[in-house]
Amino acid sequence: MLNQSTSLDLMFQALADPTRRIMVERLSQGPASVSELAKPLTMSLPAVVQHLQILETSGLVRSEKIGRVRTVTIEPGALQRVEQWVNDRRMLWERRLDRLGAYLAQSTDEPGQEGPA
Amino acid sequence: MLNQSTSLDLMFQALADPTRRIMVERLSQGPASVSELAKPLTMSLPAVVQHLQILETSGLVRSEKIGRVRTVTIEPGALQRVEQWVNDRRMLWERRLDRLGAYLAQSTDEPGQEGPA
DNA sequence: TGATTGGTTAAGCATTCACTTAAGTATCAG
DNA sequence: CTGATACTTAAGTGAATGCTTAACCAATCA
Repeated sequence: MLNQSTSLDLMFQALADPTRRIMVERLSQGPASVSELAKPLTMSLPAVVQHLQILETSGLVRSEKIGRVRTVTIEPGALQRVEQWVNDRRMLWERRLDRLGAYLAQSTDEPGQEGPA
Repeated sequence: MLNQSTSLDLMFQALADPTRRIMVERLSQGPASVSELAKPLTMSLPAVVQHLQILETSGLVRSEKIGRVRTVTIEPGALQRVEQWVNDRRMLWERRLDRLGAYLAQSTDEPGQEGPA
């Protein structure tokens, strides 16, 4: 699929990398500077900044530079949209299972009915 | 980061692709065969099967071949783990905001206190 | 039996990704 | 002003990703 790149797309893509999830985990405990985020990681600073840019363009994170320090903050609304997408699919599936269960229970009582959608 | 590849990693990676999310959306409404999944997509069958393999090795999906038809089913537990990860981070952040709010409300009443963690 | 349907295997290719190093540019501290 | 700190920019590289086509296999059907 040739780059439809919805915002949801960018968010899932951002979260697909373990380094970036580590950053999100750190940021969920409060804002941090670029070098604070880099500290636990075993890669060069530019690499860290590249990851940060991906997180930022996905909307998962926001950042502001004051003096020479860039402070990064999580964007809870974005996380919520990801969560919502996953939840919606799971709920759909479970609703279907419920319907199916109801049908099976009912069809043993009253056989000869049509199956559910 | 040189391929730590946790299962969560594989799941996020699987969901990062729009084609695969379309498949998950379809599957959340009930099981489907490979060619049913392929129908709305504008790519070759092998490409579809490759996406399917990625979904399956991530654990998001299960499949079984009967006769010549492979039927694919969603794995709700896997979806739930993804959902949980996102939810945990968001909750952490919101708990932090609450603490901060409480501190600010209190510090205007009783100034001169220490800040929260 | 021979064609069709449904899927699989293999190989190749262009693009994107996750890094790297090297060389900057501001800001702040002494 | 001088040096250190905190990034930033640019360019390059090897590996992974998302496709493709071609050929194949194995159930089902006329």
